[in-house]
Amino acid sequence: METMAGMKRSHCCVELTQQEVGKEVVLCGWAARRRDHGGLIFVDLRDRSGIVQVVFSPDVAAEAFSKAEGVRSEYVLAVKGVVRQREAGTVNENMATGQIEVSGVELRILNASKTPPFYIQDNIDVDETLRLKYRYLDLRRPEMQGNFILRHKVTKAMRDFFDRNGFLEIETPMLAKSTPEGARDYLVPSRVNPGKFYALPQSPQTFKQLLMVAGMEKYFQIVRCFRDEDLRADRQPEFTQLDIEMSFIDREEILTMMEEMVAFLFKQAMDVTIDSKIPRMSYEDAINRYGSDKPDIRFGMELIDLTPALEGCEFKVFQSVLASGGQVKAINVKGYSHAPRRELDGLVDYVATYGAKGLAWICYNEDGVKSPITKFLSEEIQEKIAVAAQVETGDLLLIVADQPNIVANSLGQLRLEMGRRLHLIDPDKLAFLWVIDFPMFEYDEEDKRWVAMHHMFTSPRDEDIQYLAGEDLGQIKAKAYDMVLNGTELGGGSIRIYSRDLQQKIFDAMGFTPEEATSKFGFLLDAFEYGAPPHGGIAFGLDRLIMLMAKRNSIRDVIAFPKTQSATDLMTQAPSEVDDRQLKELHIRAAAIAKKS
RNA sequence: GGCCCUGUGGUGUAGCGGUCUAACAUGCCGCCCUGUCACGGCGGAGAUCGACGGUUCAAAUCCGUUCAGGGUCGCCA
Repeated sequence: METMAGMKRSHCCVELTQQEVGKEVVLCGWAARRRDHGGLIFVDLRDRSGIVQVVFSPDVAAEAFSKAEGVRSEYVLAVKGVVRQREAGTVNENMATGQIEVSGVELRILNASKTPPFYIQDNIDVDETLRLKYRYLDLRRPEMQGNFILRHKVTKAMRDFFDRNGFLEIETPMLAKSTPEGARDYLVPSRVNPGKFYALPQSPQTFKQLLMVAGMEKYFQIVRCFRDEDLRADRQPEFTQLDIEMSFIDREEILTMMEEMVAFLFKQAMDVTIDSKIPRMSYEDAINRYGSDKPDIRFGMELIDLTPALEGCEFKVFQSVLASGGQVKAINVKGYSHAPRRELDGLVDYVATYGAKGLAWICYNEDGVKSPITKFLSEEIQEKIAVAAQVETGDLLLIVADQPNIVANSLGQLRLEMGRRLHLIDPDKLAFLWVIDFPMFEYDEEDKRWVAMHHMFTSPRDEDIQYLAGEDLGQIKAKAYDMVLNGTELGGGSIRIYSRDLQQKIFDAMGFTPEEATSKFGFLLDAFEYGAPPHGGIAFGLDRLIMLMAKRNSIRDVIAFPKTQSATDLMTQAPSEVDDRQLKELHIRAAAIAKKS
């Protein structure tokens, strides 16, 4: 092993162009590949910028050449050499630096490497377990480095944008107070306060509102948040939010500013121009037309309500569903009437995962209608259905009859699935959407009570406040909004409550006793009594945004050190057991955390 | 908590009751090679088939349990 003494890196690999031909340069990096021709050795030297070819020849530098014979994959090298134009016929058009190469004069092997467990190159097909265990090698791959370069550019652009618009970046505590609603908290025991616990923040929600009371007026933060819930491809236990809050604004101002911000980010980070005017859709419309509060509007196939067409229908399944407050809705899969029977059966299983008890289909073939249910439907009803669904020959109608939330969810998911199967979704399209006018509350069947759909600091619409004292809280709409991109929720926010009185009414409506409200949020209620300004804000899921921008399927690809589905880190082996002494200091009895029996 | 998928030399796969003393590609090691760029040629080493248990005359192959990873529903915004 050698040092770099007397050598100073002069360029990154990909900085070298024909401009540098003839110059002596010093490059540092890793040996991506070595091609040994016996009397001539090529080394592809890789650094963060990319790859350049270095040639070692005994005629040029005998010592460097013999050292190069010992170079293996992922050895760390420093190379002094001369940039030269490649001769005709040896140019590599597939490389950014393919016009030139570096003739190695001096080679230093700064460090050796074991043979890596997988190739350090793009498009590898390696078990993710291995990638996570050797994350530092996985991150060496150019496409992963590209993801983090993009991520840096995006957060840099965010900071620039908010700085220009008069926002302050302010940090809020990681050791915070446990919150009663929402996701499970990660708890941190307090050593100096026996028996008491901090919670890692699920979001800085209350703190940013307090910053508004504090007169900061415009705040943002790129902040880590924690939720102890089950993981998904787009959910990690710790994730990053772009958190924003502003005073003296209304909904219009926030939506407009966020539209500008998103356009700025895409322009700055990717040089992509997007329409800075984002269409809006009410929650009600989104559910009715797409069966989702985050519709992917890159394609049609909207949900069709068959209820009016079914008036007088004697088919028992539909009858009983409609009689019990249910719905019968359908999607028209254009030109897919010849779907194989096996696939149709598979779709029944598909909607079943979303709670639908069944799926009916009608195939409008050239030689007539094929369906397991038409024999229960009169000619007249069949005709009405066809008209309602604007059916043409060759279409396939998929019908779900169930309670409204199940119809929306299952048919909405089925729509997406059919969109994917029939390649109706343009992967290059960026379809932004604001979903607005969310309900303030939704009914929790399990706990038999109303819970805040967004969160309990969201302001109801002024005209709906009167319903707070009533029975049906479901009719109250909130000043809440979500930004959706290609069917993924990017962010959500609301205009907040800033009066103690109104906040108390919300707590009451949710069944919080005054004591509970005071013990959990007394600090916020108190603050509202000292001149809280009207305010509102929004928070974006940064990881999801970067994932979509980088066209990845998992946020793990844009988080440097992510966790597995069971919330473990395969590299560091976190979480791990700790010494009894540590537990004792934290006033936790070792016996109390005996492994699950 | 439920459902589904995956687990074979370093890596990616094939094999799916006996012919497996486990095949192929790539990587690795050695020798040869002065223009390759997924360099090439020749030779070699390397897995008992995630783990445990069972069925069977016989198991990588069937069954059960378990572990690990992934997807997903619930959960979570």
